[in-house]
Amino acid sequence: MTPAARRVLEAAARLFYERGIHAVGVDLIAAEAGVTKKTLYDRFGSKEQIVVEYLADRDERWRAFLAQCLDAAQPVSAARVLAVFDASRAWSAKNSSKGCSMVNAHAEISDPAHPAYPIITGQKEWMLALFTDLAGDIAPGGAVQLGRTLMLLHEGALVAHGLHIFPDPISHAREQAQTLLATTGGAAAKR
Amino acid sequence: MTPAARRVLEAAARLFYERGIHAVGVDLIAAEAGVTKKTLYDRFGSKEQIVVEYLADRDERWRAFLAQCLDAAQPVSAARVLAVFDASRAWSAKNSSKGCSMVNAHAEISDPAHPAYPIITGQKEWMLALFTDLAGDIAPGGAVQLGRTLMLLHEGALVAHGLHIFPDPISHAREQAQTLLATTGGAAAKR
DNA sequence: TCAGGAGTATACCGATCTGTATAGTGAGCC
DNA sequence: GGCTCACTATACAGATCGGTATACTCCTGA
Repeated sequence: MTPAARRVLEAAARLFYERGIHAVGVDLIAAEAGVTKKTLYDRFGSKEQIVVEYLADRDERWRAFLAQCLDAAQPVSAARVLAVFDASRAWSAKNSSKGCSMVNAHAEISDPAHPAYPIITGQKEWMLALFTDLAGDIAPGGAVQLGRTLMLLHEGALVAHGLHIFPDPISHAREQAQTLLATTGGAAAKR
Repeated sequence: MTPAARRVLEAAARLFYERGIHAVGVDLIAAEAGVTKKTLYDRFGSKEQIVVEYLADRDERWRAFLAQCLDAAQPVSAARVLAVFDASRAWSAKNSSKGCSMVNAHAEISDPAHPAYPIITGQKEWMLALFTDLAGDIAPGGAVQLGRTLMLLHEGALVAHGLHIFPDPISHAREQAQTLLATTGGAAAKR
C-alpha cells in the first residue's frame, strides 16, 4: 500500500467512524488525506471499496489486539474471558468512543449483498465462537448458553460505552461476567 | 397532524430505519408518501425536523407499548423486569428487525448539539432508570448495580437481535435476567 | 359566497454526490 | 537517456442533495 493510499484509509477510517459512512464524501476524504481524488480512485476504485477496506482493516486490528491480550493472559479459560473484556475496555478507550464500528456500520449498511456485510457479521460470529469456545472449558454442558450470555454482556457494554449512559460499562460487564463464571463454572473455573 | 403529514412521517420512519437517515433524501420520502416536496416542507420545515419527529414518535410509541405491557404484568418487580424483556421481544419482532432505532440513529448523529440527540440519550437514560427502579425493590442495596446489569443484558440482546447472530437473543437475555434476579434478590424476588 | 388551509404539479436554486478526463511533475530504475 | 509509477492540479460529467418558488385545484366552514 502506497503512502497516499494509507493516508486515505486513515482519513476515511476516522471520518467514517466519527461522522458516519453516508455522511462523508470522497472529496472530504481526499482533502483530509492531502491527496487528490484522482489518486484516491487510482488506489481504491470506488468509495464502496474504501468502506470495505476500512472495516476489514479495523476488524483485523481488533483481532490482532485481542490475540495479543489473550497471549498475555493466563492460560485459564475463565481468566481469558475476563481478558476479552479487559481488551475491549482498552481498545474502546482509545478507538471506540462512539461504540462498536461494526454495529454502527450495520446501521448504515442494510443490504446483505453489500461487500462489507460479511465483514460485519463475520466479526460478531467470530466473537460469539470465541466466547462459546472459552465457555466450553468452563461449563462443558452449557457452552452455547454461557457463550451467548457473555456475548450479550459484551455487546451491551459496547453500546452502553458508546452512549455514555453510565461510567465504565465495560468494567461493569467484566465484573458480571466474573460472578457469572464463578456460579456457572464452579470448580472448573479455577482449573 | 394532517393526513399528508402523517403519510410523510410513516414513510420517513420506514425508510430511515431500513436504509439509514443519511441515505434517504427528502425527494424519496415525498414520493413514497405520495406527497409533493412543497407539502412536506409546509408541514415539517426541514429534513432535520422530520428526523426529530421520527425518533420522538418512535420513542413515544415504545414507551406507551411498554407501559401497557407493564400494566398487564403482575405488580411484582421481578415479574415486571421480565415483562420488559417480553415487551422488547414483541416490539422487536414487528418493529425492529435491524436493532434499536435509537442506537442506529446514534451511529449517524454524532453531534450532541443535534436536536435529535436528547431523544436518543433520553430513552436510554429512561430505560436505565426503569431497570434501576425495579432493581431497587428486588435488591435495595445493589439497585444501581443490578439495574446496570439488566441494562447491559437488554441492550446486548437488542444488538444481537439486529445482527441475527443467534436465534431469539431477547428470550435468552430474559432467561439470564431471571436467574440473575433469583440469585441476587433471593426471597425478595418472590415478594 | 368566499376566504383560507391542504394539497398537487412543476420548475428551479446552489451545493454536493460519486466518478472520470486531460495534462503534467518528480523520483527511482534499467 | 528512456520508462514506469506515484502523485498533483484542475475541470467536468450526470445525478442527487436540501430547500424554494410559482401557479393551480379542492374542500370546508363562517
